[in-house]
Amino acid sequence: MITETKNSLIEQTRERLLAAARVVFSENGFQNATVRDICRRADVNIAAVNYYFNSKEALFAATLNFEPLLALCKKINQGSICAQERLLNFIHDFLMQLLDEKEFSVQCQFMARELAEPTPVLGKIVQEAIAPIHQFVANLVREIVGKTVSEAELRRCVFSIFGQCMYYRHGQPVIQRLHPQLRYDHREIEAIAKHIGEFSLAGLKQIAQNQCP
Amino acid sequence: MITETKNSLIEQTRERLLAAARVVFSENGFQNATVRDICRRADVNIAAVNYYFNSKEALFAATLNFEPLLALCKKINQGSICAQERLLNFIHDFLMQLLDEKEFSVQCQFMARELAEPTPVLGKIVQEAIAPIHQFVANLVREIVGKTVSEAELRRCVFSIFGQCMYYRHGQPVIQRLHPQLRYDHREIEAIAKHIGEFSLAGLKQIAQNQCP
DNA sequence: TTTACTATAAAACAAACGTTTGATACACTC
DNA sequence: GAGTGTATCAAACGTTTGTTTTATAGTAAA
Repeated sequence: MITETKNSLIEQTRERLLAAARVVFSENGFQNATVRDICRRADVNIAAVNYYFNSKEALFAATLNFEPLLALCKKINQGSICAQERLLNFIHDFLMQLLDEKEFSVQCQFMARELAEPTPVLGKIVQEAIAPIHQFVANLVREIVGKTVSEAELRRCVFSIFGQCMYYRHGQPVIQRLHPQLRYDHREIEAIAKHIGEFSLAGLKQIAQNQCP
Repeated sequence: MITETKNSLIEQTRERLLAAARVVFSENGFQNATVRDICRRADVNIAAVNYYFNSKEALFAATLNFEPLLALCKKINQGSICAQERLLNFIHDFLMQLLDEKEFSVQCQFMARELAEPTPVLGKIVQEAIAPIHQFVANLVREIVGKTVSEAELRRCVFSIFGQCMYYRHGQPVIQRLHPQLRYDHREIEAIAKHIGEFSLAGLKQIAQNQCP
């Protein structure tokens, strides 16, 4: 029982550190986040980072959690609806994880931060998370546009879809200055998802028509 | 004549500093760029940055040049072709400035770097460059989709277009890992521009149809 | 009780950063 | 030729960063 208590206390410190790290990393990115800030929010000593983990980078890697994103793909695939509906659902759920601050989606959000400025663990992120969901969307798009579309054009279609979604996060500092009143509340995210869905489906159909006239 | 020579030498040092700063800032972003690296490439002493300019931030502001981007908008507007053609031309020229490394477009490229991670001069960049070209594209889109589309939906259309373009730059570290063989040569940029143009025009028409059934 | 081990704490460490200093050499004015 | 201002330089400054060290409690096993 005593070891139980001790272990839970250990876990408490370790988990507090992880929880604080997730918040600080998602807010400031890997480089701008400081170990001191993380430890201050977790209310632990600075040395705890290198005691429980070995480095700031390892702490960052430990905070990575690809489950929500991968679960999203599996969930979409379970429904037996057509590819177009599945793409719309994916865009909706993806944006929810990406933009909704009320969601538990912090685990997904800070991954997006590192896309522009690569960190040492970007390779792992790409390999374990980004590549799978890119492939997932590529398969959906392939179902929609047919087999006549080239691989290069298919790739550009996937980029168009992700580009639209990611712009709301990557360009947030700019968007906030352009439209200071704009907030990503639940209603706005729904509207964005609806827009990107319709916009992209029309684009995909156009691309498909181009390739087989 | 002697002062002439002296001034030109001064300008030489100052201009070398500016040229090197443009390169280093565009490659590493504002924060990751170091004044030591800039001075090393310019072959000047470290103190030169704070001698000619007052700070690293002021040097960064001095390297900003919005002319190419604004000139692009003016050039597009001069042609008396229809809005759809003008939009296609804009997307093409914008991508050229954004992606072509052989171009003199370094002045435009590093502006894109700071969109995700705001710098102290981001406000100036938004005000003098991004806001005008967003407005420019918004006007084009308005011509295409008609007056029945709401302002919010119009804004999302503009975001969709810029999002597709910027993804090739913001997501470059990711894209490079996903598709290591992909290069932004002249042919590839042309293909990207063609794709985004067709994709977006189809999307815009769909949005226009939605609003007036 | 003694010994060994662990979790935490304060402090120091080494490196990198932007910036400043003080000196030097040079050109120009008087 | 003495005096003034400027461009350049090496060196150092002060701060912040991630990391390491050393010491101190507290617990478990002997």
